[in-house]
Amino acid sequence: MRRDVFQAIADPTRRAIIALIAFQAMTPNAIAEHFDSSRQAVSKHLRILTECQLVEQEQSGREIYYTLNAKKMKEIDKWLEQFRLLWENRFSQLDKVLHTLKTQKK
Amino acid sequence: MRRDVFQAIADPTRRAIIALIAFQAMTPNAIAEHFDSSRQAVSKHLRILTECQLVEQEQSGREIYYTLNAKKMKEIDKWLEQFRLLWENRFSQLDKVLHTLKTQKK
DNA sequence: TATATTTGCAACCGAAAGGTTTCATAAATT
DNA sequence: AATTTATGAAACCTTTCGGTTGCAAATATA
Repeated sequence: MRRDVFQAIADPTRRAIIALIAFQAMTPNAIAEHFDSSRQAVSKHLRILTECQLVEQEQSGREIYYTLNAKKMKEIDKWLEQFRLLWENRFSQLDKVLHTLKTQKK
Repeated sequence: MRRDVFQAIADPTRRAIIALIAFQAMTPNAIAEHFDSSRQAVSKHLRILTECQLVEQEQSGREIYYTLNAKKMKEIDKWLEQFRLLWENRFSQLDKVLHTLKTQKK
């Protein structure tokens, strides 16, 4: 069951969990309180997030604190990187081509 | 069947399609040549990408050219924005807190 | 020690995903 | 006009997803 970061963030509940624990570690019980579904369902989501290393565990007695692994989030950003020039229209592909043609003429 | 950008990029084939047409519009047939699965399977992926507006169609006779809608890609980037400070360790949450404490002391 | 709390795991279930094959339609070619 | 080409849509199938309920294990508390 190989997990993928992109597959992990596909689910809206999991994205909400990520946002929830981003700035403060939380236990499964505390997280589950923010959602309508059962604690076990949230636990399943946490398992998936853990498997792809988006989230890490920190045991404290019988409680487990879940924290976001920001480094892993960077992976998504890295994939997006190749397209960033496209939506920053200042350097759109067309502009680039035109720029190249212009500078070659000189 | 409401489609979501995050769900759309969850599939590796769809991510490959996005990368493929990012800098050059392509027809379904041309796209399908790059994959092992059937043309119809690719067509299904294109449908999903179109439904969430990640991709746009441009008819030319009986051919349809698919282009990436870079603006929509920005949506993913926008969601990522809230976490960017976390992985740019120069401004990690901890650093921010320490900085605040430090400046308050002065 | 007995009980309550926190958590993960397994089994089950309906819905959705992703693939295939078959068919219909429209445009280009002969 | 007949045929080929490009494409999308429908029907079907297997696997995965996301949820549930029930149970077991470990730690904290009475």
